[in-house]
Amino acid sequence: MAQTATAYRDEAPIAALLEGQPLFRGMSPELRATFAQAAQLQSLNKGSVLFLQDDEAEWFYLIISGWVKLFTETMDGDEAVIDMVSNGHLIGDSAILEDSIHSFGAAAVEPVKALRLPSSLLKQAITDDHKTALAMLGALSRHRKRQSREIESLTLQNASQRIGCFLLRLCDPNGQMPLELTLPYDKSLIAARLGMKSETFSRALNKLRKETTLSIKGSMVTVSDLDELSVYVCSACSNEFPCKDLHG
Amino acid sequence: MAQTATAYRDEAPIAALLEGQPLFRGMSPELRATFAQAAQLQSLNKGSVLFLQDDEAEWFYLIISGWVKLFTETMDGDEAVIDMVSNGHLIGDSAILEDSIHSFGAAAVEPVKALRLPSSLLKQAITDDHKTALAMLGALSRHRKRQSREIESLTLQNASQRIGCFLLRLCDPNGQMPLELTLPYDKSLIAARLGMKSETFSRALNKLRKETTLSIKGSMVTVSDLDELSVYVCSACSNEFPCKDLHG
DNA sequence: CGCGCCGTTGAGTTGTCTCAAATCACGTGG
DNA sequence: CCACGTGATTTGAGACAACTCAACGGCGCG
Repeated sequence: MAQTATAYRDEAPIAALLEGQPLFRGMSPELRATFAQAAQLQSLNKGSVLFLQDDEAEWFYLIISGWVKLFTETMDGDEAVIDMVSNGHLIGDSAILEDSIHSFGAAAVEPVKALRLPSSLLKQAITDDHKTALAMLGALSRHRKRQSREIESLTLQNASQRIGCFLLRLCDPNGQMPLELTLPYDKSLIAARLGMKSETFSRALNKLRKETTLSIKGSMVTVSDLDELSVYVCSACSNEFPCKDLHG
Repeated sequence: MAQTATAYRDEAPIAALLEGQPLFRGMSPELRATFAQAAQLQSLNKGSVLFLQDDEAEWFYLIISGWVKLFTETMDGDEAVIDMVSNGHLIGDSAILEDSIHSFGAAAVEPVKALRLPSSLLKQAITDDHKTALAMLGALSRHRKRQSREIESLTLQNASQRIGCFLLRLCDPNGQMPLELTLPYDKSLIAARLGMKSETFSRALNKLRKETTLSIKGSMVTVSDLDELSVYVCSACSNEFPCKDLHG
């Protein structure tokens, strides 16, 4: 609440960050300024928690850089990684539409910069401002579709295919043919993100390498035949390769 | 478009149906009347298709009675059941926020009554009417949460636990202790809904019966110890038993 | 009565997990 | 610059869960 000292230093870059976000872009400059004033730029270390499941949803976050893991934990200590998000994604925002309780936790898996914004402000903005409500609808609906694919993927694809699918989403469909990819975060995290153990990930990636033209050096992956890979992956999926709306 | 003949016979009951729905309840009577006029009550046989994936989303539907299966199909013919919905649920509505293409198919698995409504009208209503947009936000957000649980369930629970979880959601937490449940639809459909084969379902249900106090006669299930069942199920889940917001 | 559908059961296969150990990658301190 | 420690990744062996294919029993319906 009391950031008067830092306020006028921070506001200009913060406003710029907000403008790059669909949710804020349609807002009136005044409304956006309200958010910019209330925003706090946070630098988070690897491992630090943005919020936990069942926390009061006092804040929501706009990720500026770095990867954040969204997860739930079971009573007996198992963890499911629901999603990994980065640059440009909002998290914790949908809680305001429910009971203002976070339905999952969020933690930085590497150094992260994020804007922290008060949920109350967003709640108000959605209630008062039609454009903001529409932007929010768009965001949620994209999210919904993404999650449907997730369910399909877990149900219908085996480990190798899920990995292949993950790689395909990193590919530029119009890129030059030997495509060079860099895995965006640790293999063990990709494994968790895809709902498998890291041992299984390792073996399944090897299987994928053998069965499609693919080479792997640490976190560098080279795809030499995109078609072959997409046939291998997408035969067990309802979407063909350049599957839109899906990332990371 | 030309239902003048049936219109005045149908409108009264249709208006009543709409009023029972959160999406329409907050609307002005005039706007609701517009929907009621454009609505068509459909009676669908078992197996009939409401729409298919990749269809143009010309209509959305309010289910009045009977169960509808939401699904996607892969290239090589496998099917994933994304959800089963009935009485009071909207389907196909979220397509209007995307590219007006259905991202899943919908088919009746038994005789179904449904109201068919033009998507264009909803799109218009959301754009013009703030209350409607907010109602839509609420619906989508409930949906989002539900899907997150789905992902968690597929990742963390084994077959027996998923079945137990399904049964728990049919239980009234305040009910008298020998709880009598009736499975809402065929076992093979429950299996598909839970992401397993029907053989696996059969065996896993037997395992569940052995390991918790549970008896099964055809589609009748009797739960005599709710706590025991919920411990068995919820130890592998992030929610404890009376898990709100989840049904079906 | 006989057909067809649903559900169950059996036998064998495949996929993923567990546990344990070896190896690799990288940053720190000497 | 190198040795070391820590965490990430890979590999191996064996257990277990879920799947496939096949056959059978029950039930409703013509």
